[in-house]
Amino acid sequence: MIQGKEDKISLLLVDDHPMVQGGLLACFSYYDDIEVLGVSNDGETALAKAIELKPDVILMDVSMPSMNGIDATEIITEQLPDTKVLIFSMHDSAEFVRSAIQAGASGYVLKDTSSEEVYYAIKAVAKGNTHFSSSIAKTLIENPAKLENDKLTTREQVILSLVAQGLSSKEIARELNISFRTVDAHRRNIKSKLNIDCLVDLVRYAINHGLIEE
Amino acid sequence: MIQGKEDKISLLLVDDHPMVQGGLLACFSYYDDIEVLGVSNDGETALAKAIELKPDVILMDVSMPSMNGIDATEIITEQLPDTKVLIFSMHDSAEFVRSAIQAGASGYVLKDTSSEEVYYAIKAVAKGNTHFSSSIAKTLIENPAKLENDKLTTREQVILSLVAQGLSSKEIARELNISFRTVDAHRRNIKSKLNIDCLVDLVRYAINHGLIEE
DNA sequence: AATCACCTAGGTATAAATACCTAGTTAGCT
DNA sequence: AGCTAACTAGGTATTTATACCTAGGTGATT
Repeated sequence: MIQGKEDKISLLLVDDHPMVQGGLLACFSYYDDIEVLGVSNDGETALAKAIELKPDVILMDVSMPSMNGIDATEIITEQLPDTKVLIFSMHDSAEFVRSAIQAGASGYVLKDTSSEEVYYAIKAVAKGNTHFSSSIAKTLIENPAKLENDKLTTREQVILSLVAQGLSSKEIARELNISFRTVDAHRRNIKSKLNIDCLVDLVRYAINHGLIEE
Repeated sequence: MIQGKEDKISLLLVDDHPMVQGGLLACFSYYDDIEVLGVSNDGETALAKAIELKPDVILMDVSMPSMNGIDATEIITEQLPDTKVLIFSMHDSAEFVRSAIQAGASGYVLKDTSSEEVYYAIKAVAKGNTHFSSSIAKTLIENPAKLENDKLTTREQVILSLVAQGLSSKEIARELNISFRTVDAHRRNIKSKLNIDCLVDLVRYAINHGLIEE
């Protein structure tokens, strides 16, 4: 199937850095089969613009004020099933990418990607395919997904978040109105699930997975 | 003093993201008093190009492969005293900015800065002035510099790094062939200097200050 | 020679984390 | 009704971290 000029791909750009916006705009001005409908600086306005403009593809940054790209992706793909989201991020951890896929993203390209590959990725997701940077694909293969049983429950995430904020088990117990024994049990389960055996690695896990503000 | 077109500001761009490069190039193509001499993708090549091209100003990203922007800035400002370095980063912590200033940077603008302000900042540092994003200036004021006595010694940085990698005091003692009492004493001194009173905050400090790989 | 910062090391005591147990309650699902 | 996951809570023992104390050795500086 050859795509003619008459069926351009409509695109919404979401990134909070003016220079990245500028680079993307400059890039896509070279391709006559891509039409940039708009640009957003954060997740909130991206959401509004997506619903208003109904673009074929959204190129979505992740780290942004107001609402991050993953959360925005989740809402957008739910409300606009025909709009494909391509994540454009500097984060390259396997679980980060998996949470993006979980949120409904059709692809994931890193910020150090060339303009040609970004263009190619947009074409791919517009056609209903997926596209991942080669290093991302490699990371996904090298870091197999966790078993369902090893995912943290909501309560465990709360506990881990508080732990990583520097609260002791007693303080957490007071905060949540439960026994410090319970907090202790949660900590044990969390470490067991994540295969982590010291507090320090727990903190690093929490930071790397966005459970707390750095 | 009015600057005519005949004394253009020569510029070297250093950033590892093609889209940022593109945005900067597109931006500066609008200003006829700025001439971009070249673009580098990392600190190492930036160093070589700086020496080769001797630009008036270098717009320098920080997070890059091969050599980070702060280290590159330190070497460049030492070897090329007439070349001004303007840091262009997404990191906005006071100590990060201070280490950039310490390395010889003439200014610091954040990645969410508009193209107009980046242009203005380049003009400022080219004239020998400094320029800092307003939020950076605010951060610097709100977070006064640490006293000389509160800076970590080399040994303390080593200890902190090992602590933040998850080693216990005993393990660190074994690693460094010293008594765990000594490690303990260092830990106490570190926490005292940094005004930190729990392990978790120590780990967060280490991560936020680049003492360990995330 | 004296001072000072730094690294070193030990004693003693308490608080916190961790390991290894058990077990009740509740909500949801089959 | 029975099963399961998740949250809850306790006992006991050990290890680790932390607080507060002292103090010797060394190298640089004055």
